Amino acid sequence: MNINNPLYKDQGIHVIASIFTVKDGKFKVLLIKRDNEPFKDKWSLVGGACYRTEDVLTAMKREIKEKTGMKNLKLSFFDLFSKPERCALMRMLGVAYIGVIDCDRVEVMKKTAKTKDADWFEIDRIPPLAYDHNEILEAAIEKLKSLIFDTDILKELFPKNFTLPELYKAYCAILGENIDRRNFRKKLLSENLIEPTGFEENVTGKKKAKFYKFV
Amino acid sequence: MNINNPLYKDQGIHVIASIFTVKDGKFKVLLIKRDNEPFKDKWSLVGGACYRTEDVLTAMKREIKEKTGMKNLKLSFFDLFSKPERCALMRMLGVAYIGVIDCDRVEVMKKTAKTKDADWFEIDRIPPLAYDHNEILEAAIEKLKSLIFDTDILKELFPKNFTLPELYKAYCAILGENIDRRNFRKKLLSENLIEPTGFEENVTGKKKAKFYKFV
DNA sequence: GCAAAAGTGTTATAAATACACCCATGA
DNA sequence: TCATGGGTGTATTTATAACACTTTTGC
Repeated sequence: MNINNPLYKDQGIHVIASIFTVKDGKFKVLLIKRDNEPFKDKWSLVGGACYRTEDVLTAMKREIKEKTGMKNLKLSFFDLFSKPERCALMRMLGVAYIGVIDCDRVEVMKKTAKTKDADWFEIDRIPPLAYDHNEILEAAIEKLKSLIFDTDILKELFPKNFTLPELYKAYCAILGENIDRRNFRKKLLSENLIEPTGFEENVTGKKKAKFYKFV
Repeated sequence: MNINNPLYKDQGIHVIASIFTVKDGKFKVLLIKRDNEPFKDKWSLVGGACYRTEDVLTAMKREIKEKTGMKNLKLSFFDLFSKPERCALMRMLGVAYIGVIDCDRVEVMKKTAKTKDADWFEIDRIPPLAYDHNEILEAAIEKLKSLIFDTDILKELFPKNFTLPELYKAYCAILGENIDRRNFRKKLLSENLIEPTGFEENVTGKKKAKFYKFV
């Protein structure tokens, strides 16, 4: 490889996170408002450019920390966005991640060195985003819908104990439809993703509900 | 984004293909012998660096053409290899693809501007490879084992008609184990990946076999 | 006592697995 | 006639899907 070949140069790597939450039965994603060109004043997913010294996952975590203040997020790589024209300034390969978090247990900085606002947006009320982030977000939503049935990706949404009705509501919000409540219980309990804690408590002011936790 | 930030610069993208075939019941992968530094005289997977003007898939196809002569390969992206130290000369993000082809229907160039040899290697006789290609190949093999049951990824291995025993042997070779022959037929025919052509012919010198094709 | 929320079971269908014998052909 | 290879069916288990009533509690 001739590292002086100009065609190999001036390329970079974008790391881009779709960070989801469910709050009050609404499926939401974290967006930031950019305070730099390009796309100054536009909303975007959380992300930025990878340093040449970093693993991409390390870069993703650094960017999330810089632009939201959040640390220790669990992230799953899910796809690559590689059209050369997806960034006008320079060829940037887009590496896209999914994260899920309980928005009540984290504090998101509204302003940082590079952002002037940050907020959780309902999935069906997403504004036009910077770069190709609308496309990336669409793909992330579809991926998340499959991941919730195969992985413990919702673990951070319920880091402590939770009741099955609470988890059920989160599933319905993410899927955008009401699935069968009894089959949901059966499936979740037959997989070994969650286990009962033995506690039960009145959460909704009606009947007591049993508590579970992710294994 | 400040495109003059030196941390963003001097990064590149490697595209790397694990190109598989099955020949005489042996599961094989195409390796090339490098004729350039780094890793001169080492065997490696087929690949190279992406131009900043290219989509990564376009780059992958160009590299395959340059280093093997093959065109029109169907390729599936399957994972990213991003350790900054995976290439000593420059930070190179590794984008890994899988391809499958019938080695008898293609001609692979033994020598090119950048390679001094090329050959099909049995999967359990892989030499030490350049870069992190041994690791990438291992991951590609595992991915292929799942893809053959969900996709038509073996279509190019049987571009024309084939008999079910032929396809069965390819599956066993790839999986490295003999699966149940009757269940294999049932599963393949119940999915809608293949369909009968109506022809049958004596292929092995014994009983006639029916021909199928990928839809 | 009634509205709201939690808990529970059965049946039907589809998919996955395990397993053994008969037929056609060429040598 | 026998060795080789191709073709086929059934029973079991497991996963998925559809579907309705009872219990607890606060008001």
